[in-house]
Amino acid sequence: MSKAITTREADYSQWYNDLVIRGGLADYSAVRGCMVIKPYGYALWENMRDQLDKMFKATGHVNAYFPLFIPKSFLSKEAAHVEGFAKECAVVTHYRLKNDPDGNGIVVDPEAKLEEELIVRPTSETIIWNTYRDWIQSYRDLPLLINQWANVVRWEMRTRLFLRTAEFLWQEGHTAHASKEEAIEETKKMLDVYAEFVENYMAVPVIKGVKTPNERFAGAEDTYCIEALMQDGKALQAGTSHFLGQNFAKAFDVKFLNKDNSQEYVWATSWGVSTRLIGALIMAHSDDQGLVLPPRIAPLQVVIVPIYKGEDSKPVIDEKANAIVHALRAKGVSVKYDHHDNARPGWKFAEYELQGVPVRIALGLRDIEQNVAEIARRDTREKQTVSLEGIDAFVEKLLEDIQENMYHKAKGFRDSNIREANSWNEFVQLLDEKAGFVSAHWDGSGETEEKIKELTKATIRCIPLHNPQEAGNCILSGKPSSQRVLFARAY
RNA sequence: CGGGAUGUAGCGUAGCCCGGUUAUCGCGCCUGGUUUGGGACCAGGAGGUCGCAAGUUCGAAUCUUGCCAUCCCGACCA
Repeated sequence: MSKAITTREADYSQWYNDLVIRGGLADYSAVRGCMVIKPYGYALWENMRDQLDKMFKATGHVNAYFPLFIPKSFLSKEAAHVEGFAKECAVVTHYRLKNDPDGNGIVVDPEAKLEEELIVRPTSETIIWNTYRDWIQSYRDLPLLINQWANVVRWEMRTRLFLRTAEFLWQEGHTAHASKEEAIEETKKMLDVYAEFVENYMAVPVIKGVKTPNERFAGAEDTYCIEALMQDGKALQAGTSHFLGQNFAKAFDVKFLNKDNSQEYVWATSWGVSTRLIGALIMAHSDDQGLVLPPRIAPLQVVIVPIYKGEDSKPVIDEKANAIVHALRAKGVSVKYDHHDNARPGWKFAEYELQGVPVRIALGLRDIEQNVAEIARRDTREKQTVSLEGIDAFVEKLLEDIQENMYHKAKGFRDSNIREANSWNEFVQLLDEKAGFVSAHWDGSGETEEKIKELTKATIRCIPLHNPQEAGNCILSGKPSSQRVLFARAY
């Protein structure tokens, strides 16, 4: 393993790839566009998943599981939906293999063609709404608040580790409601859950907003999103929550009997976040030394590295270190004592920095004589000497500080990279020279939006919620506009 | 899916143009020893379908064709 990772300045994309691979989060696989999530990366995902799952349960949702395969006819029932996904679906056409009669290994058995082809789910609205039809009879069956943790497949032409792979892990919530108002409330509630999770646990600040019709989820009436800013100034959609209106209820004939004994179509929402969040996490916080992980979701929060001086020092240091391990575990801190003799301290320091472990404690005889330890925090790379008395409380507090500091640092960066543009020239200049979000007036038309995208590669990331109303003129067309929207180049 | 680049041990590489002993070097790995406060040192050792498959040839890492994968740039998307 070579020592240095690519710096952000030298090659941002390569830096990102280096962190994912060398940080031990994931590997490329033998399958085009698909990645292997390694134990360290999966532990990170498990922490994210577990926390989100708690938050979903706390808001009244339950988990269920629907099939990986979707009959082709289902997908075509909602016109906008099929159009949105048709170009990236994997299709199962046969159900059996056989030995090649020419002796060249194994071939698809042409006799085993499926009557109706199956689509590997790119998302599950269709199979779920087809099922909900049977589950919903009356308003008493509503709301139906279901989430599923699953893998989905979208046949992407160009893939990037975590950010865009052909198969990825996610959760998709699918809810059914008796009224439009309640469904919209659910859509916004789950957006808030996502924002709370991403900000408080991942320490990544987000902007809540609504997508323009062009950027809307295929089949939705409204798509709400949280948008985050990466260190290279590109935006990344971190989560989406959709108000689906009655589109899927109508496509799958899902009706309920209301209190007045009349049939109504059900109102729907769906919402999801994926392993893409891991990409956001990496690009929001990490530095040229490696990953920087927020304590609240880091697979390992604290590592203790002993500094041995001769065989005699081992039992002394081990004893003190183990005492710290026990004290920290008692406080619910995840900690590892790396006493392995196959690497020297300097090597371990670099390795744990690469892996983004928030806190490192170095402990040697010299420290023990003075009843102290050296504590290094990953986010600022600062070191300090701390008394062994009450070191557990100190670390507990430090982890909170790191979490806070990471959020504020990311927020400071994000806030200083939202700029207003009041002319086309200024708009183009800001995008090219500063990147980040550009807040500008837009005339509200899809044509203008498309044109701006063509000219600058920037898209409207969102119309922020609670957006201040302000009269102005569209940056491109000059037509009147009532509010600014956020533009950025995006992942 | 279009353009460009790459693929030799776990990682990084030399060799390829101009075919010819046992495929080079460094890191890592194993054994033993000395070490340990920012990626240690000495000695010995193991590890290879040269991305895969055909072809040309007496002979292919090297030449030809096809395929696979990865990276970068476009079009598409979470």
